[in-house]
Formats: sequence, C-alpha cells, structure tokens
Amino acid sequence: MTQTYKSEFLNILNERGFIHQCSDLEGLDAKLCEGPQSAYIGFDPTAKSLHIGHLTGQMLLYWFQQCGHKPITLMGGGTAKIGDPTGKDAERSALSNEDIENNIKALERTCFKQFLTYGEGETDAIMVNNNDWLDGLKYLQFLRDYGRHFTVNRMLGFDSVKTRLERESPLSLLEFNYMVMQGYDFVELHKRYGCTLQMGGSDQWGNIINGVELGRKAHRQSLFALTAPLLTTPDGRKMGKTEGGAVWLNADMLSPYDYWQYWRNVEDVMVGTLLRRFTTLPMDEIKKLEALEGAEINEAKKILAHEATKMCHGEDAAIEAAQTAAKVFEQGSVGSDLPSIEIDEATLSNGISIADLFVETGLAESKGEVKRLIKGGGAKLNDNKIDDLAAVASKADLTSENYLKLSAGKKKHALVKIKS
RNA sequence: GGUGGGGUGGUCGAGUGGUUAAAGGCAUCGGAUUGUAACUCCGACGACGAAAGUCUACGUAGGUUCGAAUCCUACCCCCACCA
Repeated sequence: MTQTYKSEFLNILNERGFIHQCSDLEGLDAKLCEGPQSAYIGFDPTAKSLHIGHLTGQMLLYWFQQCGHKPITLMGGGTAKIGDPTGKDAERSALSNEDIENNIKALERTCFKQFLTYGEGETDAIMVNNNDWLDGLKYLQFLRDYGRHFTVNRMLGFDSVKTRLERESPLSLLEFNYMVMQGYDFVELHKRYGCTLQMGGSDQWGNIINGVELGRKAHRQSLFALTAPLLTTPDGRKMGKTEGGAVWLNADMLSPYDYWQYWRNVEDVMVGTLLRRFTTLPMDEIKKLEALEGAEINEAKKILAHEATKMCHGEDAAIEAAQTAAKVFEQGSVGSDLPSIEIDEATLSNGISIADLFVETGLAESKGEVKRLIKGGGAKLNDNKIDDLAAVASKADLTSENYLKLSAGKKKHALVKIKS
C-alpha cells in the first residue's frame, strides 16, 4: 500500500476518496502524528433525523475516532436559528426554537450513536451545542472582538454569497452572518476543547475556512480545514433522494428494509465510490467488488447494502432486510420486513376495496394515485394484475399463509394480515 | 416615502376575460426493455367519485362580470432605481 501521508487518518481518507480540499495537508498530517487530536463537524438540526447527505460527515468522524482521535459532533442549535444560505437560492422559513429543540433531542437519541462511541475517555466522542455560546453573545462586544476580522469585501466573494447576489435573490443580514457564526464556533471549540480541525462537505469550504482565518487573526491559532467531495451521480445530480424523498438514517423515518433497498438500487457506476465511502471493508476487497461487471455487480450492491445498513441500523436489521429482499425479489415470495397492516377477519369476509387497501398500506397516497397505478398496469394483488378500480378483496384472496400481498410497481410491496 | 417591475401547481416557467385543473421543461410515479442498474421508448401526473360530475388551486381579502389566474380596489411580500 502506498503511504502518501504519515498519518493513518489521512491515508485512509485519501484511499477512500474523502479528500477534496485542505487548508494545509502537510501541517495537518504532522499535527495528527503528534498524538490524539480533536476535530468537529457541525450538523444543523433542521429535521428530526439525519439523512444520507450527512453520512459522509459521519464517516469522517468515524475514521477519525478509529485512528485514535477525538470527534466532536456539534449540534447547530444556535446556527439553525439563522439558516445556512449555502446552496440555497432563497431564504427558507426559519425554524422555531421549539422545532430546533425537538430536532436536537431526536438527533441526539439516534443518528450519531451508531457511528461514534461517546463518553468521557480521551478518544470518546462528545456532543456539544453551539447555542450554548451563541445564544448569549453580546452583540457589540462580539463585533469589536471578532467583527473586525471579517472584511465584507472578502465575504462577498464566497460562493454562497456570490450566487445569491448574482441571482439577485435577497440575502438578509441574518443569513449573511451564518459564516461568521460558524467561524466563531471553530474558535470557541478550540478554546473549550482544543479542537484543531473542522471537516465537512466541499460546499462547506467557505464556512470552514472562515473559522480557520478567524482563529489565526484573532488568537494566532493554527487551525485546519478539510472537506470531502460532495457525492453526486455521474451526471452531476445530488445523491440521496428516493421515491419517498430523503433517505433518512432514523429507522422510524425510513425502515431498515427501505434503507437497504436504497443501496441495493444505486447506479452501477457508483458502487466503487460508495463502498469506499460508506463501508469499512478493506480496500483490496472493495477493489475486487468494483471490478465486477454486468449482472455480477449486483453481488457488490448486496454487500454494499448490507454493510451500509449494518453501520446505520445494526447487523440484525441488515440481515433481516437482506432476507426479505431475497424472498421478495428472488423467490417472488414475501418477507417479514415488508410494510404491513392488519384488518379484521370480518371486514375481509364482507369484502374490502382493494383501492382502499393500497392507500392504507401507504403504497399509494390517494385513490387517484391507485387509479393511475391500475391504469398503468402497476397494481397487483398476490402478483396478479388488478385492472378494475372497484375490485374487492375477500377471504378467497388470502394466500395459504393468511395474508394479501399488494404491489405497486415491481419494487414496492405491502402485506395485509388478519388481526388475530 | 416615491416610481417602475413582480408574486402561477413539487420546482422552473408560459398564460392577460370564456374551449384553462392552467402550455412546456425538470422532478416524480407506472409500463416496456434489463440485472431490483443505466440508457431509451411509452403512459400518467390536484382531491373526492365507478362515472357524470363536484370541490379545491394561480400572494391575501373584497369587487366588476353570465363568466376572472387574467379587469378593479385594498392589503402583504419581493426586486430595481430614486429619496
């Protein structure tokens, strides 16, 4: 294996395709060799769960910890009150303080713990909230201490600002301050925890570098910035969207089975990249897998799905998802992970509208959608095409195992069981 | 505060009194093909309804009209220039 860097951490990042930009690779490399360091990534609590877009950050911190360093996950309880203008061409409506609080609670309970070990030890991760220091900032004092180090001239040059100005879309002073706050976070984290590195996606470069510069100008600190390339499909689209919307990491927002399915269905060309980034498989194994061609690459996708699901939801959930998938797609059967609802035996005996069942199982949003499904030939009951919106299911339709299987298209299935 | 421009469906963006649930693109969903891939092709794409149809929708609230996204009034918001 080629050793491009002296530090284990940077070597891993390098071979797995995580390095996009760094403020000072050599300096960082040397610093990491000195002993345990701490690094942070910020997550704004804008939803009750993280999604696939946050996964890169999680993996960065994961490897950081694996290499004997201390990760800091920063909840942006304060910055979420501002809203990051990066990548947005319009200000989005502000989250209420209450929403932010609830989101933080939900996030703390779930998403992070799968990837990082938290605790009191030297390399245990810690979670902090920037609201702790941003909320009580004294405006005037802050401007005198830190405001002097930000030149508006330079701020106007950052992409997040520039695109807004070019598009003549209003950028409020509130949003304009986001990068200032994020820069200050870094300095504060250095002061509190000796944090020397901030990581993030490449879109965060501008925000991150502000912190580095603020540290240098205000306190002669030596801070580092490192960004990972944003994940995109070959044609440049952002990755991470699926039929239902975002691919959430929280099991109650997206089932482990659906999560598994997401990875199972990625485009061929992405397999290698994704294996490197989101699994911890050894590199030589990844190289073998990504060399597979044609239909054989499906095996690589299954491994990707398993590994990714294991990281996020645990091994049991991954295995179960794989089993359900095998039954559904390879044997035309059903599995325990399929979404299901229960109805009374009596209700079924009287006959029940299949269209209603589609809506109840969540396979369709409305009856209009069911109608469209049927018209397009995508609605099935026990694998038989339904061609009448008025079709009714009765006891006679129960399979030998006492359920009804509904399908919307080839990939989405649900079960209707009898309440016992 | 003044003057001018603008606010249309998930999104971008046409539409300036009726045939407009509102062109077109994108996104999305189904079908064919395939490998639970990509590409391509076809279809669908507000809700309810078996259907006829009913309701909801073009910033908000009123008004004119047989009839309004389209005209009028007030209000809200955005943009530009001026002060």
